[in-house]
Amino acid sequence: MHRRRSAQVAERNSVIDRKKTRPTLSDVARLAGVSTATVSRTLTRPATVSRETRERVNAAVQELGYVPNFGARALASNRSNTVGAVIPTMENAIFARGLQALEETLSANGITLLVATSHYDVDAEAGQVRTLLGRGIDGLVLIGEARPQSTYDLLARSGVPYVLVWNPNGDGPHCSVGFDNRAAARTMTEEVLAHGHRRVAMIAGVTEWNDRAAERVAGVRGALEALGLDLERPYIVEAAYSLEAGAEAVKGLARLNPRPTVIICGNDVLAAGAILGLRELGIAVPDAISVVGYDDIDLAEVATPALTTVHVPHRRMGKAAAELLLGMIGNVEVRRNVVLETSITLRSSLARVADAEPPVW
Amino acid sequence: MHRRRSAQVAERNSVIDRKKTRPTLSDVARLAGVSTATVSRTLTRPATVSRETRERVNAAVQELGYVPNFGARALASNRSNTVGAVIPTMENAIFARGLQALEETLSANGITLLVATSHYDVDAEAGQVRTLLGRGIDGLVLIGEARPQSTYDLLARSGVPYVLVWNPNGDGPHCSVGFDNRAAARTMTEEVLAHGHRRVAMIAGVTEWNDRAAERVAGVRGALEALGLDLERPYIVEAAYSLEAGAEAVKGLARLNPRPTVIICGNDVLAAGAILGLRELGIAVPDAISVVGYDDIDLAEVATPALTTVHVPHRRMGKAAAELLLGMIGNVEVRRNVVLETSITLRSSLARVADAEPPVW
DNA sequence: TTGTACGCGTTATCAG
DNA sequence: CTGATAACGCGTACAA
Repeated sequence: MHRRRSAQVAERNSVIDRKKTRPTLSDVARLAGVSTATVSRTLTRPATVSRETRERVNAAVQELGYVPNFGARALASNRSNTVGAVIPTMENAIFARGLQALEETLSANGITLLVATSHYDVDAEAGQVRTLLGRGIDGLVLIGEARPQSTYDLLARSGVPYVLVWNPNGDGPHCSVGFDNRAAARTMTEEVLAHGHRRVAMIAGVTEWNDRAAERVAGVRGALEALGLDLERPYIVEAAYSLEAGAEAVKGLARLNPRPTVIICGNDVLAAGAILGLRELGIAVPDAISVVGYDDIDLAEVATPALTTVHVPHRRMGKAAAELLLGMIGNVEVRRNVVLETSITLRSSLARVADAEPPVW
Repeated sequence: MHRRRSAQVAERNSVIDRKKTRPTLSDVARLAGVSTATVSRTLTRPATVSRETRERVNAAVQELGYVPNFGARALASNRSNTVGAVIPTMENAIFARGLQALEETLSANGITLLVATSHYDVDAEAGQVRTLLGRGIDGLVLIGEARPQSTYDLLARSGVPYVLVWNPNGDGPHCSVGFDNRAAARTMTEEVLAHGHRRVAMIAGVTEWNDRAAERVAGVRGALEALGLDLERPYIVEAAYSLEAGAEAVKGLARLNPRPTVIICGNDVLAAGAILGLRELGIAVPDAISVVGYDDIDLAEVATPALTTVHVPHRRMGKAAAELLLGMIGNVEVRRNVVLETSITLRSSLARVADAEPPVW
């Protein structure tokens, strides 16, 4: 930037030059006949300025279509009124509701949400975190706990407060809001077992660097083991969270002998995909095979049969995350870990097992 | 900011002080024993620096966990490597796929995407545009064309290039990439008519400030009028894009006399909701009433019966928007309007009308 | 190849 | 209540 100011002003007004330059504080100040300080005050703390001046300034702002330069503002005030969130994906609706609630609560408090995606890749996530930190975010929301220590180091050095959502951090060092993925999976499995099922298969999400997926598997295993049942390959497979992957995975499971009577899915997208796959195979759900999901997103209700699933309090989770973060940013003492309750939503995709095996005792 | 630099350094190293300050260029420079200019060069144009220096600098960057301050960088360079997008909502999947493609193409070119939502509210949209402009975005993506002139004025004054997606701008002054919402709706309706339907109802999206929704209605009307049929209240209703609203709306339509044999929906979410509503009423789809959607999102495939719908090239639209924008930012001459093709995806929610009326001729 | 010095647009202190 | 002015962190002409 070596242009002298005079040169720049000329350029700004030049008809030939295509690049427009946005009006600045001093443009507004000049037009309103006041100092830049006054304009700044008018914009940030209107009460500290006389009514008359305020009106002149606002008129000038209007006329020029002035928009404050965010970077400059953040630079000078050392606050960005921005928080970031890195979510795995926007492609399916898993995170949409929670994000929306997060955004609503934040913007009600005058702060903007920046959303970035990691595609379930921890390196990409670290990159996004870096970018967001560079943008001067005042706080950060991350999904789950599983990620390289280096990412946490980055955060620690930055001093930016963050909260992990979707999984409670228990004794861990981080601030979190979530629910017990494992316990809920266990409860769901117990429900399945209570329906008489004993040959259980699972389509899990990819568990590498995904603690929610891993916990859900652990929960299912826990409930099964309590009855002396196990869950090993090929009765458990991992699949990416997409309809296609679910449909693909279920085809393998349906071919097994003995064939499972129920398929527990790591989330609703997989479950909906499984139903599609079974339909292609001409296998009736839930008559021949039951299917259950996890998360209770829109898809669960629309699928036919509608999915029995774990109801997750998406909106409350997003809201709680926002509140936690707002507290930390404001240096208010806040609860370290918020644990929310889940419940089982029974719909028709789970049936009592038809050919109940003879009781074992 | 009146802290003297010395005071600040003390503060920065103080054990007592909780607020950490991120390392800056000069911290890196000091540690590496070079000037800030050299660090800056190392980061932006590594080739212009000797290998030895470069390595020292990079080591210092690593050690301090330095992340460039985005605002400062944008301020100094007058480029942000950022484009913004304002979409109506993230709650349903309508915009997800396109957004994902947009993001992928942009980030492949080293630029970050900022997403904001407007909740289908033009004032909120204007606010978000303002915010994004303030953030110094290099380009902007907006959905559709319908919005107050004031928003366009804002953009014009800012000189920031933008592209409208989801609707072609035809002769309009704006750059766009989309498809002909009206023509596709018309084609879909002709398909419906070809299936023998004559009593047609529609659940449209809210058309106020939503040209896509309005165009779709126009398309349906056009096809009907060609056969001397009309589409007036109470056979057409508007509903917000949610399952609940769709379910609610269809209940009114099912009560009409004569009852429609087909319900054309403004999008898949509404159509899926309609199916849910009809199910509650015990009305068989498609045997008693057919339902068709628009957009071809995941929901369309999962719904039962699966939705006959207008297939929209979401990903190609996102990619094309990114390319257009990249061109405009780079001052390359680009096509003003990109129009993509749609197609009809036939699935089982559309059936031939059962009680075909006697031909009129 | 490297260092010096200034400006980017804003906030905030301090003096009027 | 208002104005002058020093930071904020970085990029870049220009000099060395």
